[in-house]
Amino acid sequence: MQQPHRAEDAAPAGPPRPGGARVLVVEDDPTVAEVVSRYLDRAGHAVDRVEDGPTALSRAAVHWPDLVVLDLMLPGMDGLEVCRRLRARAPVPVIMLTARGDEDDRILGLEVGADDYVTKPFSPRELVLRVESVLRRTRPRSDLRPLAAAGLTVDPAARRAAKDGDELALTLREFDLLAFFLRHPGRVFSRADLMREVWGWDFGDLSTVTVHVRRLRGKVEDDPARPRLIRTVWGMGYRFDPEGQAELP
Amino acid sequence: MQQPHRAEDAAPAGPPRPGGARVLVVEDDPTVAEVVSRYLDRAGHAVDRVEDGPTALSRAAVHWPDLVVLDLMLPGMDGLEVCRRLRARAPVPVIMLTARGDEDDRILGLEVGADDYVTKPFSPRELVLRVESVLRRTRPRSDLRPLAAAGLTVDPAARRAAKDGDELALTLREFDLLAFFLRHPGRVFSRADLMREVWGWDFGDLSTVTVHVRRLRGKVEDDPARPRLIRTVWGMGYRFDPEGQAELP
DNA sequence: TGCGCTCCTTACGAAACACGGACGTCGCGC
DNA sequence: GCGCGACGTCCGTGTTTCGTAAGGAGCGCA
Repeated sequence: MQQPHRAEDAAPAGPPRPGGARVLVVEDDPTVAEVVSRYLDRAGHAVDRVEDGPTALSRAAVHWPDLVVLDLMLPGMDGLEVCRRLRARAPVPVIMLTARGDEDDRILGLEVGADDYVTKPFSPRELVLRVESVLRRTRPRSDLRPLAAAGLTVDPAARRAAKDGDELALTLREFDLLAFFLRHPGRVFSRADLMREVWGWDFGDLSTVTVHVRRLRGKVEDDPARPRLIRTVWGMGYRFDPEGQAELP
Repeated sequence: MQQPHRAEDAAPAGPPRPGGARVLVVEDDPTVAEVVSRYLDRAGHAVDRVEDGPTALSRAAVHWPDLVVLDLMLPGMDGLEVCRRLRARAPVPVIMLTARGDEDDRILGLEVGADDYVTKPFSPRELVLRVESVLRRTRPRSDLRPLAAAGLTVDPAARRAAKDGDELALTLREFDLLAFFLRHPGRVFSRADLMREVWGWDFGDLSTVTVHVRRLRGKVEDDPARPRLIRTVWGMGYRFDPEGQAELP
């Protein structure tokens, strides 16, 4: 129940798009705040903007963020204090914005438990990358939701997977790949899509994907030579079919 | 059998290939413009090249681009102003070309709302990657919307097609062809039209289209010898008839 | 009816593609 | 140090798909 005294503070921030996160940006310089918000928004995240520490705390109370981008230098309560108080409530991921070469601040920020930091002046693009990197590491509960389809169960929190009740011994990549397929059933993904979504690479040898799909099939499919779950869509990529219909004659 | 190269010139570009976009390149240095255009063209995009701001605006008025590659330093109206004016009309994605280390320009560009920037000197390949990254972020994949007509259903996201509930085993080209017809029911398209829209080729052997239409008919029509869905319009081309009325006697 | 043009049909060679097997490297635990 | 598993890469092979050619059928017109 905070009082939005500034128009900019009242940035509504609806729900994030699928794959996106709710990000709270705490920054008193309106220019920087604007640029950062725009970039994060474009990257598919829902952005809350506030200008000082107290507002940040109250906003977080209303809408707990998946991640906080926090300027170290703030009027009144400084970034470190904000970070501490947020952390006192729950272990939210934090990325600090610090002045260049301000070694002490950097150390301090990391001591308080920032997950990453970016020095000013910074590239907004870099910030977005760091945000997504941190999100990948700290992956919020939506990605920890258990999944199940076609006799397969995947528990991302425990990193366990099973087929018809029997536990599967999957490697890291195989697990991520299977989890991704279960999250997006019935859709075709090109090898490049998978490399981007599962590996996090924008380019690379696409045969890597092929090989990992094969290894995954070897563990998941009844008959790996005739896959029914992870189908090949010729010339396009792969698709996870929960239905698993029989082959056409 | 390699694909014919698209015309790479400074003239107004034709329609982009299916996966490509219409890109407006605003750059006064002819060398840079040439290299950039060539690379984007090779990547399957339709490139419009102009040398200054006013021309960019008028060109955009004629053919609104999917994305703009904009040099920040232009004679007369500078890049920022061009960006502002374009944005005033519609939120087109913009990638800025800036001088290295020109921090102020970079920030300025981002304030105006550039989606990304590349610092000179740059690798043309990197630019292409950024263009496609921005397009991925900004382009709503409306072409993934499911389609249905005349007992046919086509789901581009899953790349599945069915006739009266029975799944059709279509090849890549057949699928794209059918999807195109379903997107444009009741209109006649010449073989050249289809070759351009579905294949993305500006020229080539038109009998290729004929053969693929025949193969598609073989899988889609009740009686391929007397097609009711994909009609031949003599001397014109083909037309998809959702009504599928019987032949006149 | 015959002619010219368009469209259909079939067949074939070649390219593109997916797959399986195997190899080298790296990191980790023993 | 040594062995092992995970991972990324490469190569040979079988299959699918594609584009083109060539002959036959159908349509429109004189």
